[in-house]
Amino acid sequence: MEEGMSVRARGGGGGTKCGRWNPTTEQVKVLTDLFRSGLHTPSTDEIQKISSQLSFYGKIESKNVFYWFQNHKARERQKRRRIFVDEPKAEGFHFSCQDNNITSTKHFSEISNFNQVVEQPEKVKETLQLFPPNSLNESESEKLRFFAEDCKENSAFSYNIGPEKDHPTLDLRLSFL
Amino acid sequence: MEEGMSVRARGGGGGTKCGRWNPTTEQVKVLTDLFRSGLHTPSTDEIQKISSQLSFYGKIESKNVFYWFQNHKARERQKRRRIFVDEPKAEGFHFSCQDNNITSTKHFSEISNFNQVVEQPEKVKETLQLFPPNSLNESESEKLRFFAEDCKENSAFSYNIGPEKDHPTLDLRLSFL
DNA sequence: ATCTTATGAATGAACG
DNA sequence: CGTTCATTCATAAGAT
Repeated sequence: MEEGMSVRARGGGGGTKCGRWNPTTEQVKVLTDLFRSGLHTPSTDEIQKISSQLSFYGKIESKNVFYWFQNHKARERQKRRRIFVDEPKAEGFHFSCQDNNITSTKHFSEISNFNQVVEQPEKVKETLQLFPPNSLNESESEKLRFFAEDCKENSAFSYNIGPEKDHPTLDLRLSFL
Repeated sequence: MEEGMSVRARGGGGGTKCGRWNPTTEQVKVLTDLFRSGLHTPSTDEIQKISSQLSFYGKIESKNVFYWFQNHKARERQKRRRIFVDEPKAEGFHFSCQDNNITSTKHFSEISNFNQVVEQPEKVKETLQLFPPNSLNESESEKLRFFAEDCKENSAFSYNIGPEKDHPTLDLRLSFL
């Protein structure tokens, strides 16, 4: 493992198979260097600058830089997390680090399913107006409130939407909108 | 680290783990079609209706639809933004160097036509015929695996990264950060 | 060739 | 909305 420098210098060379970005050693070095020096989350502008600079060493795009930092940081983090768990040197306490389902219900829990649906104007003129004006005033973040999470802890029973995939007529005409 | 699995797009069938929403291919297709047809920011009602319809294909909640549109829109822009800087010469299309074989990857460029996708009338409601019998119906798409970047053979200047490649002129002055 | 590891890429979820 | 995080998928490179 590690970034044990291996020979990957082929970025600028010849037939680089263009499946996915394959950074050159120089590119990796610079990126790693930047990371080590404290740049963990470059801004968009920085990403573009870095990408631009690194393009000297070989084919690269800003999204590659973006992903690189994303991944590097995440893996650093996860590595650290793993060590923390795998190496409980501190005998004092235990840690049940992962519940594997901690993701939910952070602030979703605050909403009641009852809504502040202000009012549903029945402006039915001409052709059915299906677009309540009030929804236009909603900010996106407020919309989220409507969708109160309630991840039914699943499973054992609850879905009945079986593997019924054949579904002949895709009647999702969506004219319902 | 993990095992290299290859299963994707498991429909609403099996033991759907309630970790996070895993859209079926049908769901993704419909959502994508809606988006491409101009619905970029669905209202609360639309979200609920879409969710309701899509629930036929598998477990789904309104918030999933909400997030899907948020993410898709944001990433569409992000990509567009990036293309702008990475490829100043806006060409109408790009080509793929993707060799044959390997998992599908039939990326029909979704973002390539950026000179026409710009802000359509946001309200695509009422009877919108979304599924023309013979539209560009990609019969089956594994997963949207686009992001086709053109593989410039970086022919211009090949940086032969020799053993001691010290960038002459263009030195990485990382002080630009 | 097959398994394993490292890492590029994608995306659902969520934050500020 | 633009960003960031967590997880997962996919794949190139090593190891066996």
